[in-house]
Amino acid sequence: MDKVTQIKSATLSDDLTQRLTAEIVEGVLPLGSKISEPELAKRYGVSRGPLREALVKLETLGLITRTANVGARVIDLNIDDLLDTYTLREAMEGMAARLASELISEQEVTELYKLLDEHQAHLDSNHDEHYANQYGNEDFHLRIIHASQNKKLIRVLTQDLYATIRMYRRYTADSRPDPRQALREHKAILDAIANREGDLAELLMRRHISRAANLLKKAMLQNSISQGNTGQ
Amino acid sequence: MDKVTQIKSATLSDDLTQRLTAEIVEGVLPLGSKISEPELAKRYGVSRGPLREALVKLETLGLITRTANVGARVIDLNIDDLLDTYTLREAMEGMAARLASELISEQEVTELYKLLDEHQAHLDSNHDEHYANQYGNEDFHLRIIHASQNKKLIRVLTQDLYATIRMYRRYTADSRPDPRQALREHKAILDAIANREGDLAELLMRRHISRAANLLKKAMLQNSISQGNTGQ
DNA sequence: CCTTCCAATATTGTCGACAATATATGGATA
DNA sequence: TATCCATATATTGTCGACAATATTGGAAGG
Repeated sequence: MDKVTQIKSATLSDDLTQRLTAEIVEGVLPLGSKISEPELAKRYGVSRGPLREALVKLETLGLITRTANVGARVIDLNIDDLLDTYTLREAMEGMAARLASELISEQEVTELYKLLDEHQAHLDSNHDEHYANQYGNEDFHLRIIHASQNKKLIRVLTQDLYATIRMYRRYTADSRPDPRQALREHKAILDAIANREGDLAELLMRRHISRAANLLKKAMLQNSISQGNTGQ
Repeated sequence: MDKVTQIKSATLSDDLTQRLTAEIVEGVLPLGSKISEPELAKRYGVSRGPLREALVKLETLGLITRTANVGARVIDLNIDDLLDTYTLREAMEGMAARLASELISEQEVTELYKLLDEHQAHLDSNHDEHYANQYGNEDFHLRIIHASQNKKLIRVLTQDLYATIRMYRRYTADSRPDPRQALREHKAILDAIANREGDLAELLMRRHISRAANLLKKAMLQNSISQGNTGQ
């Protein structure tokens, strides 16, 4: 157990929620593996009280499943849940793009164009392609989401859905969407938003996400992710 | 404290979650009121452990807000959150209607038409208008949502959003949308779904929800709901 | 050799008590 | 009288232990 970052939160339960989320997303806790409360509590040096509160939260985030009197397991990825998640994301981020078209400020638009220019530069220089792909992609989407100024939508997307999305991306890390194609699509979406074309922005965002879902689906089919994760 | 229904769940925490949800939605716990853990625990005859787990869940449901070392409060309704919630609902139920257009069975369509006929009968006989309005409306929407067959979407809508929606409906119980108008809109939506016109179904569902949001907004402005709930 | 049942073990659910933090009370001072 | 500060009180956060339930392992019987 290496404590890379010293998280200092107000409450142990919050700490644990963050740490466990990270460990599940990063694969430290394997997919489908059983979660033992006494073991985890000992590992983190806390009692089972706050740990259980964190587990309740992780369950609502969809990262673990809990059964009464039996215990908790890390979720197992499968294509159906992937497609369900991305369809939901399509609906919500499509709406976010539409709202952003009405509400975004000129300054934010300028910053977003600058962001995409940076991504372009990353790709041209062939440096750090992974960064531009992974974090850059997510950064763009998060900015659009926040530009919607819809608190409920922001919460569901950034807290509930994005942990799951990161997991799927991680476990299909190889066959990723072509970052240049993704960048072109981002530019088209931003153009629509900048022109205040809400209908178009929503349509383009949906297609963009739908395309990503199809690529991830293919990747899962090839890698046959859902094999041999007994985790017992 | 009257225990109307004897809920018998596997775990105390689940019981408490259900009960507290009901009490908040029904207004037994007033809007914005402080939640005292010792008091609630004594009232339900449980210890603070399972109660706190229930509170964590209620927080993720958006029914209470919690601050570290300070405590929990029932949420306070306001127009901004209402509009945010309904916009999110628009996106998600619109998508649900689209998916239902592709996936619903002929039998389900028949049942839905039957359901709407019953609502029509209720209205014509002027019996139990409240029932047809409140529960009948919700029943229709829930069926469409489930017909989408998207587990993630179903979960967010039925578990996370609908508790909040019921609260807003309750606190604006007077000036409700005209049930006959709502029924007409339901019929139009169902027609689109039955004809497998996903685009149209999504559009109509969005308009239907948007209209409801506007009516609730007006109701809140009139009643000025958000006054004088100190709850201290 | 396989199945079934029972006992032993381990894990989860719940509780009461203590520690840490926030709120309320009351007095001193300007 | 109002404001500030220190003390007292109450509430939240955390812990360790016990009770209830599930799982495991082995013995008995077919």
